Amino acid sequence: MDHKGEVERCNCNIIHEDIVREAKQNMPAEENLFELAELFKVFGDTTRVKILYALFSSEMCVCDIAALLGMTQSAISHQLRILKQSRLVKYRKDGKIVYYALNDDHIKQIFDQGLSHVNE
Amino acid sequence: MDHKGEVERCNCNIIHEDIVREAKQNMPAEENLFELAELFKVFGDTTRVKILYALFSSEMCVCDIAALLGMTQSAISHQLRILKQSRLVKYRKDGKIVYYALNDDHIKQIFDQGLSHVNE
DNA sequence: TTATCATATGAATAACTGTTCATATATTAT
DNA sequence: ATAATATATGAACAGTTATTCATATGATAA
Repeated sequence: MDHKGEVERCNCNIIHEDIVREAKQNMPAEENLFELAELFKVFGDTTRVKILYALFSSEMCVCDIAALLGMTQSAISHQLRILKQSRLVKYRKDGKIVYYALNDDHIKQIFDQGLSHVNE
Repeated sequence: MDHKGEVERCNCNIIHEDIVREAKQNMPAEENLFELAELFKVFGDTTRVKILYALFSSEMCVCDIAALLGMTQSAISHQLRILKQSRLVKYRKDGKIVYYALNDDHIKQIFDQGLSHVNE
């Protein structure tokens, strides 16, 4: 019987078992950690950050965003798909024009907190 | 003379010039946007998120973290280097043991905001 | 000194990601 | 109908990244 399963893939010994135990108790569920990292992965691209900042001002169509960022319509469209999948933006169609808008109230606060770290 | 430089790399026309102009005014400096994305890139990995959550509990040595996450000491050490470079963690040496701790007060709040989005 | 332990790090590899290009779809204009 | 416009999307490519492996460093123990 192996009662030290949690050490198997570590090539050194647990030095502070109590510390590790407590940290393990405070650790959120694996699924939450995964989704949190996925969210930040979405924020971890300059183009997507710019798109979201643009949408802080107002809803915008794909063409406007592409012009604003000086990028291809295709590139923007691909990124908007990712933002859509993450439920960070929503869209409405008006004829052939598609308007994108923010779909989450936390984004601005998260970005502000992030800038606080960057500018410290 | 080309007075429409900002449209060059976009294969469609600006539809709402006033909207684009306003969004451009509200857009933070390129450098800030880049660093913000870099920060979120660091948060965009499950291993690093777990390490930071572990450090919410208390300072921990590399070996403890590796055991807690069931990962190689080498993998953890590589990730700690990235966290160190981003000034998110600090460390102190005690003999051959190196203790890592959080070096930023914003992280917890950013993570909490992120979880708010994930769990909505 | 020699051995052992905790940590760091460079190289290699596999997996992932963002943009481009070509093209498709759908709506409006002629 | 046909053309033009706005957007979406699949494939390909280049660049990036996380882990592993082997090994190095630095500190303590024997």
